[in-house]
Amino acid sequence: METAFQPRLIRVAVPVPLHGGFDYLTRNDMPVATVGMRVLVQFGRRKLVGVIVAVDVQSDVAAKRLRAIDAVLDDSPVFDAGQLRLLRWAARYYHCPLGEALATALPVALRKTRTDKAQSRHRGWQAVASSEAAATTNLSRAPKQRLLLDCIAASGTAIAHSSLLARFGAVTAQLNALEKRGLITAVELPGGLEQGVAGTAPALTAEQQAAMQALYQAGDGFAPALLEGVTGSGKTEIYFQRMATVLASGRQVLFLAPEIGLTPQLIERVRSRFAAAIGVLHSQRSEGERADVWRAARAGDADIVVGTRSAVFTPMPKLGLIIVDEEHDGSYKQQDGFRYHARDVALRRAQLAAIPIVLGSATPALESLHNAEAARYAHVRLANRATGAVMPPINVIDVRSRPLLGGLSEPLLARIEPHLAAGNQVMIFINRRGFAPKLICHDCGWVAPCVRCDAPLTLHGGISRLQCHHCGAAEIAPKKCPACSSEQLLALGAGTERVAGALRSRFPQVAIARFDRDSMARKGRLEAQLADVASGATQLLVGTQMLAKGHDFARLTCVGVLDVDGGLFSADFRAAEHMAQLVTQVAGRAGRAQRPGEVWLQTRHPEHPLLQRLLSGGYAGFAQAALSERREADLPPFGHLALLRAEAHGEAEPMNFLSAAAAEVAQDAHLACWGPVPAPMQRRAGRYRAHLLLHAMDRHKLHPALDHWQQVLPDVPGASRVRWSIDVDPQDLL
DNA sequence: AGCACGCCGACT
DNA sequence: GTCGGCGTGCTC
Repeated sequence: METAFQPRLIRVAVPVPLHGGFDYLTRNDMPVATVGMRVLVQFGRRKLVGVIVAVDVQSDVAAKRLRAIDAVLDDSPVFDAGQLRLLRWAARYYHCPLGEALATALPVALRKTRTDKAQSRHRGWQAVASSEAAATTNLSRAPKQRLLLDCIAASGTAIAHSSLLARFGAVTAQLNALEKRGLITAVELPGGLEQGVAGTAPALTAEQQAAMQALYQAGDGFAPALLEGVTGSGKTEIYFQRMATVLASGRQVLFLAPEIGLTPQLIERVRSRFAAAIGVLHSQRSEGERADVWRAARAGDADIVVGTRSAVFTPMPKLGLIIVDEEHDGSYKQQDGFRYHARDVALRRAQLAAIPIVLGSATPALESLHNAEAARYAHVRLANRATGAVMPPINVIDVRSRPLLGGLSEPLLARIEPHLAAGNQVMIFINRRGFAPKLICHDCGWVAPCVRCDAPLTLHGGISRLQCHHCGAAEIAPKKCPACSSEQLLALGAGTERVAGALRSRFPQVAIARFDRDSMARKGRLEAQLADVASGATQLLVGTQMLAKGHDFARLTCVGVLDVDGGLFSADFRAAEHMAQLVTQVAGRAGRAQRPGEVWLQTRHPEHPLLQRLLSGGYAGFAQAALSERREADLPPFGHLALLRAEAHGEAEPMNFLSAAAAEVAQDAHLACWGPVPAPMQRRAGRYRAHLLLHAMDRHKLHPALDHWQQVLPDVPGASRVRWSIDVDPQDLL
């Protein structure tokens, strides 16, 4: 019966772009290896960290070719059975090798060779329950100790020393004094977590109460709900009250937010509301901290995990609820490697775990609206702002045959003026950074091109420098036209820099701040500029999309959007949806109860039907019109797409490769190849690019064809010279 | 993806 | 004579 010393066959998923697992032997001088643990293996000539996906397998590989693993890196699995099931599904759905998907899901610190260290701990404080000292000690002459004690006692649990430091400043002496008095005791907390403090829930409006009712009616099993609430309608409060009931039952909550929406304000709101252990996962955190949060969540010590896209894979054994805030946001889609959509993975996760999920947005993705209309999701609406303010009216300015001053029309400038004169704030959006998108020769029409991309260079620093927004190349702008030697070189069009300059000369007495990637290069600059906006020192804001969400500007009463036409005539069928979402989101920034706002859009196509629907019917009206266009064209969410991208150094190679790929698609009336076509910008960073769209009305028809591609494409002639990838449910078609 | 092996041009 | 170009083949 003794089999414990027999080497066992295990299947390991390694992070390489190859499908299928690789089989290894365990060694009897090592701890027991089970599914979900990481192992170090020799793979070819290098050592890799892989994850055990099966044990005691039957191997097709000849016994003499099997190698033994080098080490078992964990003493408990990094992925539990539920996580592995979710990731197996995601790897298959997105056609990514399982090993790569698992590696992407893991915090970077755990992808490395180093053995998993023990959960780190840090210092925290807990109130001593019902101590006699608490009743007898008079702290009236030690107000800071009183404050700290009340805060710790109110939490009902332990609070991290570091979070008390962050909230109250220097507190170490007072905490030590409280400990000496026997009122609090020091405890060790799991690393990476913060302890929140119980806060009070504000009273709900009637509309919010109805929304809560609808969420509860959806039940505690798998129950997706789309919470469609205009900006300021109090979506966060709905999330919080739903979270409270789940936390009270001892279960964990996963809260996803877009990178730009996961602001310090949001984290502080969570922290000052729930007396719970909170793990925060966003890009600013160190890899060590992220691994700490992962371990704490896996151990069940984290009650709430708040994070961006990749946090959807955090192991949470007692998960009871998922929130996806701003569910329409494009940053939920990973754009390289394992191209998953975190909202869709979250839905699958909720389904596998049989728990509720709330997707929230003021401007839901058309996919989500469609699912809500088809009754796959409960559709919960908040139509009114909790503050009672009304949504500002949206108006257009027809700029055809009007002179533009730095991108701004005279009617728009005239609209801005009274708001500034009244001491209010005005925000101007333009989707281009830099001074101007082109440098053109007035005499011969030459346009300064990027040598590595099929795109003009953008002017920066007035007309002094040229920069490519696609490959990053930069050069000094010429003084004379290289083609005809003319000195009549003109900046064509306008970017944030030029708009800000034009506003500065028109309103010289007004303080203007520019918000774009260039002006935010220095760390802390964004915070400093936002503080000036909050204090009212800055009256005029010019910026790109980065201004659109996450921040409240109390005195903002007027918003101008300079370039909506790009959204109406793009090669990407989602461009109009993104434009409508941006316009609606920025409109939500303008106006408060006492200061009604207004929104002005500059356009050369005021009669465009989608724009008209947005103006007359708001986002909901726009969505109806856009959805019927999508239905007509068999586009998502009615038809389903997968994109095969290819790029290579030679011009013909991507198209040849994709033609061969198209020829591999089985004849099927329900499956169509759209393309191949060269990318709208064919050459980028010196590589030629082309696309092939695979279309099916039934999403299940797509996957056999994609599986087939995965098998045969590596062997089509010339494939080795082409870099290619499959993107299921592509978000950006350019 | 790495990383090796494998055959053809300009350098100590 | 070698160093090194990247073509192609493999990884349990």
